[in-house]
Amino acid sequence: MDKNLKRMATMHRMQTKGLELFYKKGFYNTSVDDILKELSLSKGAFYYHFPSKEDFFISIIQNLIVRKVYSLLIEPIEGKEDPVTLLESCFENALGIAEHNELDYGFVLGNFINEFNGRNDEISKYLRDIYKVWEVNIVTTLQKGKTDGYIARHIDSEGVAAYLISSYMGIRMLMVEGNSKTLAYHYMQQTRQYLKSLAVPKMA
Amino acid sequence: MDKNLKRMATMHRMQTKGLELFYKKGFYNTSVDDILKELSLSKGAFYYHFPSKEDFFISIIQNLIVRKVYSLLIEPIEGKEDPVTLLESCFENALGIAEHNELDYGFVLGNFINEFNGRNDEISKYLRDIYKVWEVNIVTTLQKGKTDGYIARHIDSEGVAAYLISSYMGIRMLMVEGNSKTLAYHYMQQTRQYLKSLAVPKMA
DNA sequence: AAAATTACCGACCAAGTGGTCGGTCCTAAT
DNA sequence: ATTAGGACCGACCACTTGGTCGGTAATTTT
Repeated sequence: MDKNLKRMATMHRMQTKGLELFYKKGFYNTSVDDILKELSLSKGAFYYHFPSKEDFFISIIQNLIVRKVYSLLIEPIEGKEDPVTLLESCFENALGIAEHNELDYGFVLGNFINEFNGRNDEISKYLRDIYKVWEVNIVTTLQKGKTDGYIARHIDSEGVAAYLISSYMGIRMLMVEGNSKTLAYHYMQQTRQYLKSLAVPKMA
Repeated sequence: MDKNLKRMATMHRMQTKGLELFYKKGFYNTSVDDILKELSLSKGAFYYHFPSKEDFFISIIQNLIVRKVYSLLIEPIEGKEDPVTLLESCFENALGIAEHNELDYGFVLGNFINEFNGRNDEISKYLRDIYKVWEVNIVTTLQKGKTDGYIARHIDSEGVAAYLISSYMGIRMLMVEGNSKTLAYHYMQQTRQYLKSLAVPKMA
């Protein structure tokens, strides 16, 4: 049991550093040795814990990415409050994390979907499944918002969900390009505007 | 002069196939041999025409990407008409091209900005410059739209430009994920809605 | 104390990578 | 007919890659 702790600790160190480098430089452009060098570990240690580089990444998806996407992007919008408010603060929070140069798991997801597309079907499937849960969750939230009287009936929930996620992915893609603070500000401004247009018109 | 034609032809074949593969599999994950194999050409031919893989890519940017971005995304919105209409049909056209599995140079641009970020400053600069021209062009169009009475005065042109580009990049990122037709439809629907909200309110 | 197991080391391997270079074929000028 | 040079070939090089494997130190189990 105590042994198991050490095992888990080493594996977790590898996974964390692995995700960091894979995200920064891409999966195919990061060698196993790159990760090992930063951790002062050897090839032997790596292949003792993981059968292959690919399986290693799958374990990262399951242990790090899935959980973070749930806790940062899925659970926060499951409340009973106004979906507009929930979505707004959820995206704002995610963007704030991204600005502090921490890992932004929403974009991590999109980034990897892009990199593995057409190159590794198994990994692609894992990633797409997470994305779909995210999307469905937004759709559900919007639909509930309609019955709760927050969202206008005529709104196309699927369309809004796709648009929200895509604009988020897009702005994150452009934020690599220097003036990310300005971009993030512009994005939130426009997103607020857009989200407001989904609400039922307030009576004067 | 006749000789020069052959030279140009071969170089162009390499660039076209190179862009295709770089876009599909990534620059770092595509070997020079991959390109040469598909063209039945040898290493010697490649390094006779181009000094390095990096210079090869820069020539692709200048000869293919720049021109296409201009003709597909920049010039089409420079008319005197209503910017809302121009932008709408421009994005719709670009998305149509993307759906037919042809190269979509808007997304090609974003994709490469992402891949080279932090890994090759020279190439990054070339790409960012194109992106900036695109962005500035949208801003200018919107501003002109204000003086021409098409766009509402209070609109934040920079914000709208960033939002338009980012949502476009984002939807293209998600369109790799299977049901691209539905996504494209949803995107255009929401974009139309969004663009409409920029126009000066019509008198009843 | 002996044996077994866990966690790790690092030399090694085959398959690629970007890039070099001496050579060859073909065309155009002399 | 000879020559010169442009366009291309493909063997080769140094280096990196994912992955293997025989070993070993430390800890548990017996």
